[in-house]
This record gives sequence, C-alpha cells and structure tokens, in this order.
Amino acid sequence: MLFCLCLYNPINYMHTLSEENYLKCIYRLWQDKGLKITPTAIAESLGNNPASVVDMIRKLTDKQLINYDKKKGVELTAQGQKDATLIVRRHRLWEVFLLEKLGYDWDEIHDIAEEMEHIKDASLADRLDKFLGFPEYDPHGDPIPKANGKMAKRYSTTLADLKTGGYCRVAAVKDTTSSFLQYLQKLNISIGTKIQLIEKIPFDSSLVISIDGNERTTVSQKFGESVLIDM
Amino acid sequence: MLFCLCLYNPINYMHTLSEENYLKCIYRLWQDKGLKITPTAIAESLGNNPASVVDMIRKLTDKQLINYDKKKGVELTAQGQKDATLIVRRHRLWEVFLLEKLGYDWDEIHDIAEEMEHIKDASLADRLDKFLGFPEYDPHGDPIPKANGKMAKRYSTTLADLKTGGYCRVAAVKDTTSSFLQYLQKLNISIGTKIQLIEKIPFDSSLVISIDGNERTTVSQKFGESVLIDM
DNA sequence: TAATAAAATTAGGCAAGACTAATTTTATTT
DNA sequence: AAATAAAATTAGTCTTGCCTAATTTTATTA
Repeated sequence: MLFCLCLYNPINYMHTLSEENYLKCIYRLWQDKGLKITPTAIAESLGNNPASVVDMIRKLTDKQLINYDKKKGVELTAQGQKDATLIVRRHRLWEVFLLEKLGYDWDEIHDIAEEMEHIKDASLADRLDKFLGFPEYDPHGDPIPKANGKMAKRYSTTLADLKTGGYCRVAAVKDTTSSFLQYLQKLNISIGTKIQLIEKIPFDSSLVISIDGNERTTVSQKFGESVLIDM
Repeated sequence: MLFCLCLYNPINYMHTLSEENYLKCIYRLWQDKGLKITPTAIAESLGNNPASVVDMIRKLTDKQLINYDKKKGVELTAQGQKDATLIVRRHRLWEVFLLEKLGYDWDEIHDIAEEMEHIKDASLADRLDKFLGFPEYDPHGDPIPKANGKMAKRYSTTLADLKTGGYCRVAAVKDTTSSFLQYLQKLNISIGTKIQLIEKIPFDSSLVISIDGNERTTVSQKFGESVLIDM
C-alpha cells in the first residue's frame, strides 16, 4: 500500500527555502536566455560555490523537479516548472501589494517579496491575486503568472536594440537592484515613459536618449540593456 | 575601533527563525502566567527536547536577549522583550490582514501568520498597521502591541472563573488551534458573543451555559478555561 | 535524612546546506 | 594532437539546530 503511494505520488510538494531559491534561479535563467544552464551559471547567479550547486542538483533531481544532463545542462521537469512558476507568481503578487497597498517605493519591494514568496499556503496566492484585482504585470513590468500557470506577454526587446531615431515606451526592467531603480527614478523614468533614441555612440555603445521629449541624456550600454521596451 | 563597536553595539538585531520562535515562546510563557520559565516548560511548549532548549538558552544569553538563572528561570532582557514584542505585533497584524483583507476563516489564520511574522523589514509592521487602520485587537481577541511596544488590555478571566448565574461577553480565546476554533464556530460563539453560566457540574467542572440567550449547552472545563471573557 | 523521581546538563551524533581544496572531465588553444 | 584552461565533481569540513543517551543536579517523598 505504501509502495503504491510512492508510485503514484512521487512528488514532494513541500520544498525548503533553499530548494525554492534554486528552482526560482533555474526558472529565471531559463526565461532570460535560451542558453544551457550549467552549474557554474547557477552558482554565479546565486552567489554560491559550484560545489554547493552540484549537491543541490542531485537533490532536486531526486525530487524530480529538474533533469540534469552534461550535454543539455539543467532543465526543469513539468513539476519543477509548475512549482517555480508558483514561486514567481507569489513574488510578483507580493510586489504589487507592497507598492500599491503599503506604499513602498519601487526600489524597496524586491527584497521584501524575496522573503514573502516563500509563505506556504494553498490558497494564499489566489486570494491575494483577487484582493489586488488580478493584476497582469508587477511594478517592474514582469508578467504575473495566473493561477493556471499562463501569463501575459514578456517583453524582450531592450532600449539597446532600438534603432537610431526610433521611439519606444518603457515596458519593464531587467534589473531589480535598488541602485538601478533609484537611477531610473533620478532620470524620471518609470513604466510607460516615452523614450527616443537620438544617437548610439560607436566607441562604447553609449546611448543618447530623450526622455519624454526632454533634453538629451547619455546612458551606458549596460543601462540600455536593462530597460525592456514596447515599440 | 572594532573593540569600540563591540562595546557600544552589543546587540545583534538579526535573529534566525529558530531564535525568533524561542523568543516568542518565552514571551508567551511569561505573559500567560507568572510562573518560573524552565527549560522543560520551553521544551514542552515548542515540542522540542530539553537538551536543545539548553543549547538555545546559551545562544540567546550570549546575544543578551535573555538571562538565565537556575533559581529564577529564564527572563527576557529589555532588548529581548522589545524583539519578542515586535514578533508578536507582526503576528497579530498579519492575522487581521488575512481575515479582513483576504477573507480567511478564523481557524486558518494562525498558522499562516506564524510564517509571516518572520518577514524582516524595518517599516513593514508600521505600514501594515496603518493600512489596517491601527487595530487594537487581533481576530482572537489578543491585543496588538503598538509601535511603541504598548498595548491594550489583555483579558485574563476565563469562562470557568464566572460564577453561576453570571453573564459575560467573549473577549478573546486562549487557544488558537483549528480544532478549538472550529468547535467555537459550531457553537456559534465568536468575539462579543454573550454567554450566561447556568450551572457548574461539581463532578468534572463541566459548564452548562446559554449562548446568546439560547437553549443550554454543556461544555468541558478545558473549554471554559480556553475562553477569555469580559464581565 | 535517605531514597527516589524529576529536571537540567553534558557528550556525542545527525542532516541540511554552505564552504575549501583536490581531482577529474571537458573545452579551447597552440 | 598535445598543452593548457575552464568547468564539474568529489572528499572532507563547518555551522545551525535538532536529536538520544548518559550523567549530574535539584526536588520530592517515604
């Protein structure tokens, strides 16, 4: 009887804090680029040692949340995708709550949501979603996965991809560090801000832009690659 | 210079999950009764082994959050009281949020708040407090500590203390297990419900009561001792 | 007061999840 | 293809926070 249970319910739905953070990290790497997800990439992303990552890869493989193949790298299983999506859903919903309901600033919410996303209750995300009015995007412009796992369009074109003279609107940000978000605030850029690319400096790919039709400002290539746009 | 830092800033404001749970437990034992707080009492309350408690007593003593004396038992230092009060404040505020904003039932909120109380952000409790309209009591009738540490009256008289024929109103509950709260709901008892004690059975101290003027019901002594009243 | 019971403590161990150092495997150059 | 560099892996260690078992201390009772 116990054997049957093991056969048909092989998934352990409770994950540790650490497991959840690895899952989320793998999910993010998978979404960000189509690249192979290596232990080194995960280690860099989490600020951990590759040796620790190898340990966790074994653990998550045993729990059937990922598959690991030296050639293909790490891949989320269907269950792993589901679980990671739920964590991301909770994270983004809490960000909306913190900004809209508690009045936090743009640059403060990420770190707090980083803790709140791990609160485990079967109906919490759905209740919060309803309470917030089923938002489609979080304050950084990232789409919030729905209860069924589906989500709105993810923006992938960056300001650095815009061609000279072109116009765009800021759709999302690729970086959630407070240093970047505070810089954006200083430049008066938020989600929806209209930007024109005036010139691209060949030497270092710096961008000369006009924010909301105002005077020109120069920003770095790194900056341009961190701003996702809608054309 | 480092030495100076140690001298004047001896308190470590970041506590682990486990440390916070011990602090909260000690705080509760201290509030519940004026009894000596022994390692065994803490162990029972947390469901841990006394040997583990002794380890943590050493750790919390080193962090200057408690004092331990074999004669007097465990006592919270001023800092320990402050930190424990903040955890309790967060717990009770989240309970209000979960019930009022997310529509959870009375018996579901305690366990979730048990996780949420550990979210660390300097202004979170104060923002949540404001968002909720500065509630005085949580859904179980426990007073919510204010930002300054002060709090409204705690009820201490129980239904079992009421004298025969006397009337009271339910002010709070001493037990937050879902089995107890579901039983209360079944009996149609909530905070504010008017109860009359009709008779006390000498044999086992069972109580014959009338809820909201309705027909008589008999409840156990254990039940009576878990209901806090306002006379 | 001596005997017994209960509580507190010490000693040693275990699992999780991180680390370093050493080694093996894979990729990249020359 | 051989040499070198980089990545992956293994082995062993550390800390936290728990455990059990054994021992010591304190309380209780005959």
